[in-house]
Amino acid sequence: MIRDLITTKCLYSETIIPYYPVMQKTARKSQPIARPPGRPREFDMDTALDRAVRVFSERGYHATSIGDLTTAMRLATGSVYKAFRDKHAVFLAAFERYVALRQEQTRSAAAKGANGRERLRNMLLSYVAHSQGSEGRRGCLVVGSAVELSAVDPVVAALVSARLETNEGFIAGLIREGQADGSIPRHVAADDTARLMICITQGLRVVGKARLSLDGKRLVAVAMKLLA
Amino acid sequence: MIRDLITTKCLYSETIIPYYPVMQKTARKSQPIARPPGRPREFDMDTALDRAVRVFSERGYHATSIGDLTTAMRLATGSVYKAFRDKHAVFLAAFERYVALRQEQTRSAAAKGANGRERLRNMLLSYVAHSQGSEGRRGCLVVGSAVELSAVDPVVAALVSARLETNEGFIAGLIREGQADGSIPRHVAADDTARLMICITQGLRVVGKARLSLDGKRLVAVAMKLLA
DNA sequence: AACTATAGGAAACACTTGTTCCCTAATATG
DNA sequence: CATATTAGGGAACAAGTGTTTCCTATAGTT
Repeated sequence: MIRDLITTKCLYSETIIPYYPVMQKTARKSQPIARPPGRPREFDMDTALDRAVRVFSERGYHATSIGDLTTAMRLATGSVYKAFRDKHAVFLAAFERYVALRQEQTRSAAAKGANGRERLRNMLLSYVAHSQGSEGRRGCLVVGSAVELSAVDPVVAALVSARLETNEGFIAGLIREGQADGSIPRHVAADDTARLMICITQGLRVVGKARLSLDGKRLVAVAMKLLA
Repeated sequence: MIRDLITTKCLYSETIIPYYPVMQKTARKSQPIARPPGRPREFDMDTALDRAVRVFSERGYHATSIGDLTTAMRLATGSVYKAFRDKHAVFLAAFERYVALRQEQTRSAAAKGANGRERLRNMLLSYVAHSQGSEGRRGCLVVGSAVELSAVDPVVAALVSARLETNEGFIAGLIREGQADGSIPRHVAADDTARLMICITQGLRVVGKARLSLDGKRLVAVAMKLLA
């Protein structure tokens, strides 16, 4: 019965030591502008979006307020709403910016390999690297969107699926390249292995957020057994 | 320059067809109670928490309002705050409830195997199964917490890490069991393989949320190559 | 049987949120 | 040079948030 468990002394909460909101709102009030007002700022929208990406990645969509965005992007509220229809539109723009950047990074990391097998190894190593340290702690916007929004936001859900499928296709392509150049055995099931590797890469970002240490060399060495 | 990109016509938003909030708030107003007030309800706190788990898993912490919780748990606002200090405390209780349940499911799935190798296969198959369908769409509360809260909430971050490490230890144990009973070769690096498998399991939940189809048999067959 | 304590409910509260509105000053145009 | 336009800012707004408070009717006690 519920009244057996509910007590006036708040039974379920005695284990909680600190209270929830920890960081955030250090300088919510926008600092006084030093330049003459009306004078256009000296940065482009991409840098502003990069800053938005940082906030969205770290806190997620719902925990990021317009105030957080304006201070991060160094724009006033009105300016944000002149550039974007609403918060959701800012998020989508940030998402696309993030995806473009990450795709470039991943592809160029892979490109350094001599054959298909090496390109795959490089890609995995790059993923581990990005899942660690401060970037790892900040998190991946694709993973964050998948987890936080896919169930409730069909637009984001579609973007996320599309992104995962693109990545999976890229990996499957690398496997086939490796099979063509002889660095990966023919009997490896390209599509299944690619899907599992997508799981690995996304899982790396989750584990990286939990601050577990990730030894790239060793983890990738194990993962490469999937290509045996 | 920012003014090159900012237009009064809202440049960045023309691709967005539907507007954001899609589901939620179908019956926010609590339905009139049919029973005499003051009469204790006929369910225990665990079922109420299970309902909370569903909401938190699906929408995440920040997107779940107290209103969502009260309708889901079928409790009035005051009752929730009599049982828990605040929303955060409800979340922690739901988290622990979820973890206990999932742990039981995973262990009992693994236990059906005859040797270490089979127990590992069963565990992986169970993870794939739980990452699919409606449960997959709802999502894993551990993954969700890791992604949404680990960076800003030290309490949740600690719970998540602890959970991942427990799981990893369990997997490493299964590997060692397999090595002892001869079903897994001695040269397999138990700890590294376990950490990679944690990535796979967490990644499965991410991919499952994105509604990509997951063929358990085939995916696990590929993953088992890690034990070669 | 009268009384006390309290489980459970719902309205009120203070605050934050996303969004809009309007002002100002610099640029571009004629 | 005078005028129209608009980038950018920030105050004001309404709706939603988490939380508190108080009420009521039951359950347990003497």
